[in-house]
Amino acid sequence: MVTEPVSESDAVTLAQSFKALGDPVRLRLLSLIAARAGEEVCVCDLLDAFTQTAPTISHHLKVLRDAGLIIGERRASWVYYRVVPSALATLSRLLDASAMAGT
Amino acid sequence: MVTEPVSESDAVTLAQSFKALGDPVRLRLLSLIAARAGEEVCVCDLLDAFTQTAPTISHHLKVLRDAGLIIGERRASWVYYRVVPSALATLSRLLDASAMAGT
DNA sequence: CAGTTGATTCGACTGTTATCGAATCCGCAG
DNA sequence: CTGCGGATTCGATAACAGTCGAATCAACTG
Repeated sequence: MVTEPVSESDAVTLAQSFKALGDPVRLRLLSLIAARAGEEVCVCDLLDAFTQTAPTISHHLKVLRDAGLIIGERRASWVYYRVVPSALATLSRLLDASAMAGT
Repeated sequence: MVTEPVSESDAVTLAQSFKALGDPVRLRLLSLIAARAGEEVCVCDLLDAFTQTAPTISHHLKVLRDAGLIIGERRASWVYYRVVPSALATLSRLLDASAMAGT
C-alpha cells in the first residue's frame, strides 16, 4: 500500500481541477499559456489558435481560472494569463503516486 | 519555452483521459484501486466505499477503462481491476512539464 | 437444469456543459 | 464626453453526463 486513497471531500475539489482539463480546447489553452511562459500571452493571441469565438474561449479561460490552474491579469487594454505551477504540480504528483503504486 | 504546445489531435485523446478523472466518484475509484495494488480488488469491495448503486459504479469503471487508465480482468465470479501505470505517468508528466514551464 | 450472487447493459430522466450571438464592461485615444 | 477595440457576461439552445431501476449476462452451486 503505497498511496492513501483520497478522501471523499478532497476528491470533489481535485475532480474539479481534472474536469477543467477534460476538454480539448482548455487543454490546448493551458498548453499554449504554459509553453509561452515568460512572454506575454494575451487573449487575442490565444484566439488565433482556435476556430471558436471569443466568448467561448473566454468561458473556457474562466473554467481554468475557477479551477485555480491559471490566473489572469489586466494590463492596459489586454488581459495576460499565466499558469499556476503549484496547482499543476499537485495534480501531477497525485497521478505519479498512483502510477507508482500500480507497479 | 520549455514545453511544446500539445497538438490539436493529441488534445482530444488527452482531454478524454482528464475528463475521466474529472468526477469525484471516478477519482476515488482510481485511488482505491491504486492504493490496494498487489491485493485483489473486486467490484464488490469497491461498492462498499460508495453510496451509489452498482450500475452507477460499473458505468464509472467503464469510463476509466475506456480512457485506458485501468484494466479489468474476470476471474471466477469476480472482476478484478488494476491501474495502468504508463497511462497515469503520461498525464503526470504533461502536467509536470507545464508546471515547470510556468516557473 | 434451476437458482444464486456478482457485474454489466439498457432505457429513461435530470442536471450540467459547450457553444453561439447579442449586449455589456473596461481602458484608452481623440 | 464620445468612440473604439479587447474581453467578459448574459441568455438561449443543443448535446452530453450522472444516476437509477429493471433487465441481462456470466460463473458457480446444488
